[in-house]
Amino acid sequence: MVRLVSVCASLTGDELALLEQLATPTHFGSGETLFTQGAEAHCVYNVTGGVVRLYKLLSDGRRQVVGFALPGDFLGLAMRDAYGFSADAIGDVAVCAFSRAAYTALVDAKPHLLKRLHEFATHELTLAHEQMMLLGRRTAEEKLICFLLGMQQRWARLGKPSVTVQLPMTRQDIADFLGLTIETVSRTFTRLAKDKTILIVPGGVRVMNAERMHAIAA
Amino acid sequence: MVRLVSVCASLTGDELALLEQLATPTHFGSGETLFTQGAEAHCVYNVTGGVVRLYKLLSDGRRQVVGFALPGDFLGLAMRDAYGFSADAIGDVAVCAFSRAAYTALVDAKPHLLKRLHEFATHELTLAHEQMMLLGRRTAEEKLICFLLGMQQRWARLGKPSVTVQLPMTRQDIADFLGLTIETVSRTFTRLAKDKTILIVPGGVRVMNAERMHAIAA
DNA sequence: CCGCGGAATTGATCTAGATCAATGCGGCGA
DNA sequence: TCGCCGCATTGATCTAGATCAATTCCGCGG
Repeated sequence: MVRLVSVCASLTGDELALLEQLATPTHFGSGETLFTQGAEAHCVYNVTGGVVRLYKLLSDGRRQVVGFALPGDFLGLAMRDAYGFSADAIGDVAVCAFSRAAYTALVDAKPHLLKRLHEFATHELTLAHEQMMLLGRRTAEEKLICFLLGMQQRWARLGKPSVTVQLPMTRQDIADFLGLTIETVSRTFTRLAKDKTILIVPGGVRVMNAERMHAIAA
Repeated sequence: MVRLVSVCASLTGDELALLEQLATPTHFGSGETLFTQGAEAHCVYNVTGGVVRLYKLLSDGRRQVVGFALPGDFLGLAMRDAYGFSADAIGDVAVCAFSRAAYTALVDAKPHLLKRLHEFATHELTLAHEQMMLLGRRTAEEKLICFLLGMQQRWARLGKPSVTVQLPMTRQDIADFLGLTIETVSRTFTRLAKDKTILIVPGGVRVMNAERMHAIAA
């Protein structure tokens, strides 16, 4: 099994063994659905490879991407009856799935683990607050730049530091994450590229003027 | 001490007694600051009375209100070194303050309590996701209506159900919560009042056409 | 090598909501 | 009682970003 990043870092050897017993390694192909908003929450997932798109839909089809889960991220933490959002694979995705029963039993037995999960939830909440600031009070250009720097930072934390930010999601996904249209995302990217602030490369973007970008992200 | 709502509902008698020992009841007058974004996080707070405005600032003064804390809500859960947002009193506010040390000791000793806190954090995260949908993908009218119904529901959960929604915060606070300007909030309120969807009363709003409002909130 | 289909870019135009600019309207202290 | 002063409302105008509408660009299967 791929080593569980983040959540299990503080576990002892036997706890980790126990966890591995309960985990079911699973694979999803590009575009496949892990779970759907409103469906009964049977499983909790730990992403071990690939990127997952997390989103909510309005009845008329408007979509808000609430996040992108990277390796190490935990999905379905809410411990409620139904999932609060939908999740599907962007490219190939590997996860460890835990049944709800196994998950709750584990949490009851291991305060260690609960503490880690709580820290994780709390970090997610901080990210959500930053996203609220982004969505409510920033311009299109600022949104794009914050998004790029945020992705760069997240990949760096996972040990993949690079001036080239991988963007496996579509422009539409980015638009729905930032509360913009696909056209505005595209135009803003080209403008930043003309500026020499970024360079658009296949499957991502290369940061050319990090200083200016950090200044704008303020 | 005012009974701690929500967080302590699952505690046994002696645990509650222990908690009360550690809690410092504190009072804040209108506009007083509980804590500031970026300041070292000395305390965790449980609101026992009044309403607290939670917000983040950008260096140029743009403000995003990330939430309004009502009685029973917990502030400073993040357990990190610095507060992620600022908090100040809207009208008079009563809280129970816990020192960080007392809080972490308590959490380590009482898995019960940690579980409750985790559920609380997880609920906050769900609310934050809904707010992201609101900020990114909804119109001004929809934002206002969702806000009013949300506040009504929260007061109802606290045992204050009413067709009149109390709004102790200013129009500017509402605007900064919904990612709008004060003028748009004001205009949208007057339009809804002309519709007979709501009635504007001193210190709040009376829901006149709940059906239509729920339909719009979808 | 060609042609097809989904994604992305680019351009023209439109509009929801922002911005700029007066008033209005309580509540409160002298 | 009067006169502020800080919020709130209302009106006129402007604009960032949405919408509508073509292309263009690739990756892939035949």
